[in-house]
Amino acid sequence: MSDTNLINSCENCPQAWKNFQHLTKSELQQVNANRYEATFKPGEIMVKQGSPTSNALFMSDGMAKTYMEGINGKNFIMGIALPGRLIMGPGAYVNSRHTYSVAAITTVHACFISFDIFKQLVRVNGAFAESLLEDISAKSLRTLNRMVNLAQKRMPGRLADALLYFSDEVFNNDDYEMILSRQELGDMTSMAKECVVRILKEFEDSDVIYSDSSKIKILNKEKLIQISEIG
Amino acid sequence: MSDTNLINSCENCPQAWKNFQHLTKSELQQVNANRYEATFKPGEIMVKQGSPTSNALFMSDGMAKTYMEGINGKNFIMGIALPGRLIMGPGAYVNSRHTYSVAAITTVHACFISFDIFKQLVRVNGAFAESLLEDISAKSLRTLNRMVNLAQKRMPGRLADALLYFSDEVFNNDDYEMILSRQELGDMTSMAKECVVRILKEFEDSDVIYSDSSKIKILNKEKLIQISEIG
DNA sequence: GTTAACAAGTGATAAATATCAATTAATATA
DNA sequence: TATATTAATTGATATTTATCACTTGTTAAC
Repeated sequence: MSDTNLINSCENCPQAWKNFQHLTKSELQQVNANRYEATFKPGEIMVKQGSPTSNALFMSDGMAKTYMEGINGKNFIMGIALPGRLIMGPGAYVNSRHTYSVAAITTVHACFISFDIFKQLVRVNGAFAESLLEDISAKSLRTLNRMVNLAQKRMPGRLADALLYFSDEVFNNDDYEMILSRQELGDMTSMAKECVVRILKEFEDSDVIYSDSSKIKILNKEKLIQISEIG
Repeated sequence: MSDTNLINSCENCPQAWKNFQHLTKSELQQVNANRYEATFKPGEIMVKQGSPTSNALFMSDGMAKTYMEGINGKNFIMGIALPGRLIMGPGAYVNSRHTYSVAAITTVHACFISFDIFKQLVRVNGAFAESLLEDISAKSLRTLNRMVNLAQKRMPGRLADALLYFSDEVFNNDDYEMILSRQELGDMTSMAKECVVRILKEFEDSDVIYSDSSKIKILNKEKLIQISEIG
């Protein structure tokens, strides 16, 4: 863990959570004073499901996967955690336990902010509280839609959803490096890794995507969206 | 719609949302002044997915189902709405649209409270805001667990979950009247109605439950929990 | 009470998905 | 660079789940 990437202050951090704009100068300084940084290597666990929510987490750099540990040690991958976003599960306000685990995929620089301070600011600053409600609601809405998709779509639809998620939400590009293994892609879409391989191949055979091991390029986005919508 | 069941005031309503305790007297009066009641007959739609979230909804009596309209007009039943609980989807704080529909199962008496007032109170009352965060977080946590269960469990596990949901969360009794049809139970557990019938029969054959058309009695709860946990 | 209309239940079959057993690539390590 | 390890891929097969076509109950309107 080097000092090279230390962040001076939340005030001038380009990856600061945008909701911090609702805080006063002194409130933001309070956040900054109760913040510590850490660097994680690929594969390292940043947050462990079930552990106490002593901190809210933000990333300033890198990518991580968020996942829940389910039945028989099988993981369910929820998505990719990105810089500038609040990483805090609903358990923080329910049982003070992390709802899901977070593991670094690339090298990750992260800031931990005392959850007590965070909670205190929510109580005293109405606009900040409202912005947190918006953040949590957006995540919840996504989860609900995800649940329905998972429940009602067949494998091609679910895999199309995942590919579109990476292009639209993670990379903002139809041409990207798939950072998850086939197994992990299966853990995300609720399918066996062999099925991921086969359906990816189907997509490629029908010229919907181009794929070379870890590279994914969406060639026919309309078709992919259609596959997602039909289910 | 008769006047018989009109509620005088939130202050003395036995089914008032418990989070209202964080409001001052005058704030609660404000809520009460911006409230209107309605009675719904069985089957009537109380809230329609996609419509504007002009109101937060509470029930004082009866039962309703909450469901999302998914692929090909197929519904996904989220759960049973009960008196005393806030009925408000995450869309309220995201796109001002109802995230899911709500339909009365029995006769339902409901109160609609202006969402503008509601939101205003969240901004000015920190304790109320925090209690709303707790409420929303609890729902979100449940949704996440539900999603993982749906993704990782096979039919018997999913159906066991639903039966336990009714006994533990809806009726607080291991002996209850199943208010959903087999089709609806399937819409809730992501399985075909025929499969619901068959697995219900398996449960009955192995003396885990007793079932007579709409009646359900859990005979061996440990076993049912085990089925749920194994998946 | 009859008779529609609809929900529940049943058996046979088809479709979707997972598992198993190998191979082949790709990556990391000595 | 050679070797060990892990990931990706493939084909065959087994399981799980859905669909279809009915039959049997139940409920509700006349």
